[in-house]
Amino acid sequence: MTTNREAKRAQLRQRLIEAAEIELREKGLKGLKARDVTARAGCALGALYNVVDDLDMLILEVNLRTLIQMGEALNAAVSPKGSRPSSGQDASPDAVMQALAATYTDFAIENHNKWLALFEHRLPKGHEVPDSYKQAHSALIEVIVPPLARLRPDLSTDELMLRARTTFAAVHGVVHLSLQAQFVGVPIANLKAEVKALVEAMTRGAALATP
Amino acid sequence: MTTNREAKRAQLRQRLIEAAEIELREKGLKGLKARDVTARAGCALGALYNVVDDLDMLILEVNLRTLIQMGEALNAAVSPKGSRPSSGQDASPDAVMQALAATYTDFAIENHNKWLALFEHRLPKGHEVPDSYKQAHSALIEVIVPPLARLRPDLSTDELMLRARTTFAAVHGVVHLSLQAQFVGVPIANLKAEVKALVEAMTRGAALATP
DNA sequence: AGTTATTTTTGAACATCGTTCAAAAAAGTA
DNA sequence: TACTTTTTTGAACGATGTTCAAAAATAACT
Repeated sequence: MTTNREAKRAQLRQRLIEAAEIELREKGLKGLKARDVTARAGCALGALYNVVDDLDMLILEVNLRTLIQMGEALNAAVSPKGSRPSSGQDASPDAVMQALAATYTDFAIENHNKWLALFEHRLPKGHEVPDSYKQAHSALIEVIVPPLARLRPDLSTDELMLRARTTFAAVHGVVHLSLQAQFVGVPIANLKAEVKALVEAMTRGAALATP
Repeated sequence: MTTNREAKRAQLRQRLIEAAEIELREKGLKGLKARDVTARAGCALGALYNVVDDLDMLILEVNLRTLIQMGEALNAAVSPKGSRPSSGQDASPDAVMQALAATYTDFAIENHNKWLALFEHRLPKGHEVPDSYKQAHSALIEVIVPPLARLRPDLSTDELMLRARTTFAAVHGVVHLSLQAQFVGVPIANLKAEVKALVEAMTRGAALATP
């Protein structure tokens, strides 16, 4: 049966990705070793290279998962299933932005190592970032566009996309430097309050640009 | 002569730091190899470990240099030697913040690899970040306090320091994601304009908090 | 100046990585 | 069952950070 072959192959692939995800979560990007991953997945060292080009590509696969999980968290914050009218897309732009920023902050705190790997991992030159990766990241950015559009009805779609990236990156920077304890960022105890203040200032400043 | 000994030792130390700085600038953090550094410094491989605990500590030394250089650039932007009244500390808070942010952006662009290493490098656990490091970074933050204090006279010194870190980190995040091309950040062509818009929004929003 | 003691420098050797690939094991085919 | 093809394996390789006994250099002493 030829389908059994590729099924087992896909199964091993999934096992390796999951093993890598656990190793990453527990030991961080620098602690992720090929031998540990294959041992956890219950296969030989070389098997990794039958399923994936590179260890870097396996990491990329894990990162893609993380991106998707983060996207789900952000979307859930904005399109709540139950009743949470304070953060739905029809709430005030500031409330939506606050909900998004708070969710991003929580995600980063709760998935520290996996979240860090998104930004620590660099592809060896020659390799290109796959489209699925860029796409998953764009999805994150797009949830910021609606509230931003209400604050800045004067901006074009392209300008809004650009500004959304900037807004995302600003919040990201505060969280990033804070969680990277070696650098003097915002103390974690103050992180959520400072992110809130930042978003408040940004939305107020944005609203002022178009009275 | 016993002073000759430690003088030569210090000389070798400087040579190694400078070699590491060049290697870092040319090849990035991941391309920095102990053998290349010692070859460039003209000493044996093992000599590195007579002068420094670790390769990580050598990198930390280079990073400290980079932090100091960045501090000098930021201070020069705010306390211009010649005549540039538009950005001195007595200029409008927004103008000062804009000058600082633009300087930071330029520094990051012009010293890409060295600047990236500041945030990519992680100490192996057990090692603590030296005080000189934290001090150099605090110095960067402190130049933001004066303009911020004029925007927010209601905040205490501690609150201002905290908000300064947040402001710095927000600008940093936009630059960081933008220069990290693998992620969909702001395109470099738009970077300076977006940083400007961000600072504008933040200062306007901050000013609004205390009319 | 010559001899010995101390300190410094050296680079071969080691441990740990990611990666490869010939051989073994497994699966498919007749 | 015997043969072919595919897959899996793990020993081996090259690269890298780190160590340390030996060599070289320097200091101290007579």
